[in-house]
Amino acid sequence: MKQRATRQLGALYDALAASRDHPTAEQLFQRVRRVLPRISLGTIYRNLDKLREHGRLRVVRLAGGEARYDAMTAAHDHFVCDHCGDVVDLPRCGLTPSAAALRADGYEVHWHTTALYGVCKRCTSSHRGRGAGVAPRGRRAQAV
Amino acid sequence: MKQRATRQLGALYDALAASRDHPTAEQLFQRVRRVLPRISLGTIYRNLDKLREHGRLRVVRLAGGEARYDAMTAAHDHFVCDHCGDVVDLPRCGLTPSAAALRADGYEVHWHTTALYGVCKRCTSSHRGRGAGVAPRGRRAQAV
DNA sequence: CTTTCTGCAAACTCTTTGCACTCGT
DNA sequence: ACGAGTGCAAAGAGTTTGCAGAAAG
Repeated sequence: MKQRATRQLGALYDALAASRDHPTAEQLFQRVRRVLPRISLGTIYRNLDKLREHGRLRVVRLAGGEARYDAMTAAHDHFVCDHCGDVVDLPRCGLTPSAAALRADGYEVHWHTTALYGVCKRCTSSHRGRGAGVAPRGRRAQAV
Repeated sequence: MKQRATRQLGALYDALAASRDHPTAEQLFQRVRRVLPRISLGTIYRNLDKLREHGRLRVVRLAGGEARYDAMTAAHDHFVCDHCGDVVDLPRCGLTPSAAALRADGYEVHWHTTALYGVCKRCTSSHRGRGAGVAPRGRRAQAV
């Protein structure tokens, strides 16, 4: 009934907190593996879910098939590169959206986030004409 | 090399345009099936991808494992119910995000969208205490 | 006729889960 | 010791793809 402090959970949170790149479960798996070589991917997922339930991380599902994980810090927004899939943190955009109207209508609004989409600096420069440059990451499913 | 106007593509777009509920691929499959009973799910996915490439729809990947599709109309934002998973269209929020700063820094910003998360009206009313009410849809992976 | 598209089924990717065992507390 | 957590491997969703035949232009 009670949450235990296992090495696996600790190492996972450490890896996430040390990341600035919104890693996928697989990427976290590889990083935690360097500390705990016998950890399994199933455990990564189970512990990510626990951290989420406890509000210690946010699941970022901006584009592509995989979920990305973001250690919960201050509210912020995201820029997503349509070309390479990279996600960049942005300071929280100003102005609160029309939550007031929704609340008046019987909705509970807990939080919100904005995502900007486009082409990042790195891809813009290596994107001359048509050439390869940075390989597109999430070929399908451009998302909101 | 050229896009053909097949019955399947037409029926799919019609079904999407007639939808107001951000259907999943599976839901669109069921709806198109009523018109073309022999259509396959693979064709649904292939044609959704074509419509996306042509800018005729937007992929909405707000929460849960499945992509949802949104016929491209005016810019708008979304409210997502954490409880039942429903997605409601909102008028575009008034906030102009910090796109200017990004552009100045060498990024191309093509578009943006805001998602609000919370509990919808329907779930709020049938959510007294603990009881069943509306069943949660996407049990895992709350997303941005 | 030529080329793209379709239906089908198998393959793939990402994520979840059952089970027997391990390890925090 | 008790029970939550783990590794492993198999199962599940959701999505993609190869192929032979169908159909649009």
